[in-house]
Amino acid sequence: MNQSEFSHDQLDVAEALRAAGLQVTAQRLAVYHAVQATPHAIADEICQAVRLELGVISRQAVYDALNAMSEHGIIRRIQPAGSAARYEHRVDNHHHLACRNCDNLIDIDCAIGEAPCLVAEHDHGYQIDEAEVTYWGICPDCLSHGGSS
Amino acid sequence: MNQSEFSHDQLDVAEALRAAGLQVTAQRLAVYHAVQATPHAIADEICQAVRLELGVISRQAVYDALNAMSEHGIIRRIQPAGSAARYEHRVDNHHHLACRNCDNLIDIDCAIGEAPCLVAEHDHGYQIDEAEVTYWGICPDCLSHGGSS
DNA sequence: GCTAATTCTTGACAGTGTAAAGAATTGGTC
DNA sequence: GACCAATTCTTTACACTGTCAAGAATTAGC
Repeated sequence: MNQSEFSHDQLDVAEALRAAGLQVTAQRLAVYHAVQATPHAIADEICQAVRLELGVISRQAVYDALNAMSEHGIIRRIQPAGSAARYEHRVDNHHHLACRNCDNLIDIDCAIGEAPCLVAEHDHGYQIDEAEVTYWGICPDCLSHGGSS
Repeated sequence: MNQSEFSHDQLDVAEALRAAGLQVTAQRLAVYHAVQATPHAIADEICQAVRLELGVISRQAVYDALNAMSEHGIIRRIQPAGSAARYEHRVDNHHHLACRNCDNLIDIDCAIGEAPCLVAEHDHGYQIDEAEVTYWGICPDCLSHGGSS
């Protein structure tokens, strides 16, 4: 499998930022690094991870970096129901599996492979470009620790 | 199609509340009525609609009613990315079509018909009960009024 | 090194949703 | 109709997510 397209290292990120017309800063590289190291993290967790790497960074700079990079397709923003926005570095077409009991969220590869991987019956005049799929269920951990509670 | 299972009127809601072990109160009936009258409304809009009907209601009572009813399957809670939670009275298996430009959100009937209407390739040990699908695109209004902005 | 544009820091703010304690209401029973 | 226990509503306060704005610092290009 050709993963190099989707797992950027620091150099690739710098190039991607420049290609998007964004400046390359230590903060943005560190934010990307944190997203890569801890997929599905929320903004606050990324903020803490970046502080471990850089020492200090403002909350606003983290939000700016996350928004700027997700708007340009360098990272991907996902927002499961009942949770704050989460971020991940994989930008290929894949979906998510969420636990109703805990906040666990994992990736699922798309069975089709290319976006939009589903076609709606009626598009109602919309120009559809993506089908976001979230599977809901109970994760193995919660199942084994008494799923009925 | 047997839609009577899914489109409750006030009496049905009272029965559904009792069946769920919840008390029947004017506030809850009014909240359900508001959800039914304005699908995809956020909590604040529902709060305002209920105040038109009842006169006064506390914000907390609205949240309580929405949470209690959605937990028991009487209404359904959806949470599109970048927006607060929205509520709808249809609890059958259908999906949503969201505009990236404005906040427009409409229903799409499920092509398959029964939940979960999709099967993940690998369930990773999860006990999956629902596949939530959100189609993202540009709505006809935004397309005609210059979709590039 | 210098300049213009972008980005980061700092502080404040709006909106969503929850927590807790006491008052009011509901449902069941007498 | 009255009473009681349980639930629900009101009120107030709070945590959290995310944004806005102004000035300082950094980046990229020359």
